[in-house]
Amino acid sequence: MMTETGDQTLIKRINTAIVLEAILRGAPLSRAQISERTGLNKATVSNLVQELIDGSLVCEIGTGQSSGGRKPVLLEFVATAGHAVGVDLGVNYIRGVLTDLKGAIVAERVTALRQTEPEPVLNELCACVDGLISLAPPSPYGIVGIGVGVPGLVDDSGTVLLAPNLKWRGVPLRDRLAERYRLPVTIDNEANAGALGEQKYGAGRRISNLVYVSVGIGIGAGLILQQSLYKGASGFSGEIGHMSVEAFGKPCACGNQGCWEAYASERALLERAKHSGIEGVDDLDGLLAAAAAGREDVQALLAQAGEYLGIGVANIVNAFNPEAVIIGNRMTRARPWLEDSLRKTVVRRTMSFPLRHLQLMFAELGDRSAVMGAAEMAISGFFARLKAGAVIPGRKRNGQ
Amino acid sequence: MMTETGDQTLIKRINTAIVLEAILRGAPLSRAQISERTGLNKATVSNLVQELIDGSLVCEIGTGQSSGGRKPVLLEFVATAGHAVGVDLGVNYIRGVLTDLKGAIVAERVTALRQTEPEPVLNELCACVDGLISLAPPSPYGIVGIGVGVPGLVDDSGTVLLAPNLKWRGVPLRDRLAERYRLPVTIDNEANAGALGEQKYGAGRRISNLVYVSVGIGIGAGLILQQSLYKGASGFSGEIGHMSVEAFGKPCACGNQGCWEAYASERALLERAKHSGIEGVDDLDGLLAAAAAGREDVQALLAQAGEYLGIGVANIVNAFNPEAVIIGNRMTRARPWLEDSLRKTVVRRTMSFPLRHLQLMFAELGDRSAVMGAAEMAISGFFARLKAGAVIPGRKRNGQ
DNA sequence: AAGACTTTGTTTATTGCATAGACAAAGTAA
DNA sequence: TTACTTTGTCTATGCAATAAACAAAGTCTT
Repeated sequence: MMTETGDQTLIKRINTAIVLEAILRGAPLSRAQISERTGLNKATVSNLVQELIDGSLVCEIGTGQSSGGRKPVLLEFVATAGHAVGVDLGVNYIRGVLTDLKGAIVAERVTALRQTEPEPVLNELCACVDGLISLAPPSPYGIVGIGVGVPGLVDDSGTVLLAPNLKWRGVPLRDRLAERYRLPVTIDNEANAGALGEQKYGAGRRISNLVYVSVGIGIGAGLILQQSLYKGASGFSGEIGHMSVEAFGKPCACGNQGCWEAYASERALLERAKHSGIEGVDDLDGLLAAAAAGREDVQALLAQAGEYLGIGVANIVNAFNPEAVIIGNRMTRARPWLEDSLRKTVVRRTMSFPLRHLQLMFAELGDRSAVMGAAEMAISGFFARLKAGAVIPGRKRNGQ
Repeated sequence: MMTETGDQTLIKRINTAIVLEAILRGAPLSRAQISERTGLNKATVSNLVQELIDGSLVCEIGTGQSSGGRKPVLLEFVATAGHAVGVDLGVNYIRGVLTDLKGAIVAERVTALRQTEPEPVLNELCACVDGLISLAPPSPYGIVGIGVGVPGLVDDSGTVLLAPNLKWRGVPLRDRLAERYRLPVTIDNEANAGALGEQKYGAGRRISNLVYVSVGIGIGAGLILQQSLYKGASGFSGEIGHMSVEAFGKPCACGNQGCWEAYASERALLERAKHSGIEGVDDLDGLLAAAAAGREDVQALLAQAGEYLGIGVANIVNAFNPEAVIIGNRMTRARPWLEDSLRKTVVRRTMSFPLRHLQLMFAELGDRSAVMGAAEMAISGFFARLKAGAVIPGRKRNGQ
């Protein structure tokens, strides 16, 4: 079996993580406060803090107010001890960010994609990453990793098994990037990345069970259950766009019939607009402009999309009983015209008990949900490595 | 925050758990073998084993074959160091089991229920539990707990919030039983109990991500994700019977339309039989007898139920990507007539990647899935307490 | 301004646990 | 009988957390 056994180093790693966690969430904190909050002995905290300082992860930022005795020395996490690169690989764009270890954006790059074949896309992607890395200021840990969100199915070796809208099949993205950059690389589905981004930096902060529904050309979902991303047995969970909501409805390329995304996605919306003979609107932007201009037929169409969206959301709520459902990706732009019918449908179709504590929200990070989640994958990987191997003090590396 | 901090007792608890786990799954094992498998030092294993022996949880069962040196002393878990009570509270029956700590059934009791009001049901339930407890042989830890599965929604205080078929609302079942028996009591949904039962003792042994679909009068699901029961934000996950599979289908009492259970449950099946003018079959047993007798109209009806079942199962697979889906509860009796159409539908409607590793199975424990899961809740509670508080050596208590 | 508290953070002695390695016990093979 | 193996215990050591003492740096009262 060889599960990790308990020994002294394990204790130390656990307690170091506890101290670091306390600092991360408690902002400026003194050693005494950490001791009190965590229950660790003052001496223990002092020791561990010293090692974190030696490891450049924590620094003293001066003294605080006295409460009747010696002034406390305040500690702060060194957000710029390293940087992370996050990439959102879209169907017709690449968005990349360089962030510090707290997820603050240091630099951003957006490129339009004109072709979808793997090689040219990879070249663009690397150009984006190169540019971001070159902007990274020197830091003790340098670039700690690269995270990428892609519009398709990814297995746990970081290979893109299938990305229909890019027409990719079996592209070993992680290996390619890892080989080129010699850095830890994490690849995941765009919806999973979006879920992570919103959970860490957006509408879902501190929520332990949430479903992020990415409504774009298709529909996907990222599931955060019990604090962590649930990826299913083989990494393909969340293909919720292909849940039947009309048992014998429209046939879908996936083999199923009446798939949710055939009714509630951007593509479905556009098809319906075409079918209804609504003219002069061949993309989402056109449709939204028309709605904004007061065209009632378009508004009705959007409201209907809201209802279909609500049907699937209700299914999700009944099945998962999450604390929050967050609607993200392109269709959020239609929020003003679909939110009302969406909410009404969800309320009507969801069982009363799971509904009671449900928050139905829209992505707070807008079109940055996925890219922030991608960066977060790199950051959390760094912290996981810290926890696994303890702090390596006195590192000095360049941002390059 | 006050997360559990790392200290010496934590190490010891972790390692004790590792040793116990190794013995539990490795059957007869010597100290040397445990040391090798777990990576713990021989001396450490010796110490911990000695404490487990003092705590009556492990015993030496003689020597094994020599492999060229001193004979090993084989160790075994003492399954009868305590006993657990599991109860499956059905709509018209109560089934109870007394098991040892390995889940082996020591005694069983089944009672028919003629009424559903809380008080009489509670009396029957207690009579059942009393009877089982009186049959427990004396043991070091006595009765370690009581687990109960109920056909309804349960909150985390063990109150039955809503059990439509029993017409219960707000019955504080756990408190009532805990007060009477002064024992740890766990209450959960019947589907959750069934999922646990099958995962631990049935078709889903050792599978870390599985969905147990309880198809009875209604449909519920128990979700085991990443090794543990997922109960949602407020304990109401798995109400998957009320997932819409026909967006604008039959209205349901829950407020939704086209709920899965309105098409694929036992109740739906019987209604359809009635509607189709099929006579002389007013319950499931009658229907199955007719199918067995070769009535083709009834067989077609069952095949149709299999298809509807498959539609929902495909939705589950697309959303959760589990390693296994296990069909349980009453409708499993119709397996011979619905399995074929069920499997075909699932294969056709599920995306190819999640399908690849999917096992679609029927409950192996038959009508004991839930009761075994209930017992398992009590047993795992006992082990959790052991891990939390280490072994208390030299206990002597009576089964009473 | 002096003395009496208070709070912070470090130092010291102690304790508990795992570990490596030595060792005794109990076996096999030749 | 002798040499080698394997099992399980014993011993000395090291590491990490802890309580308690302590030094440092404050505040507050009179």
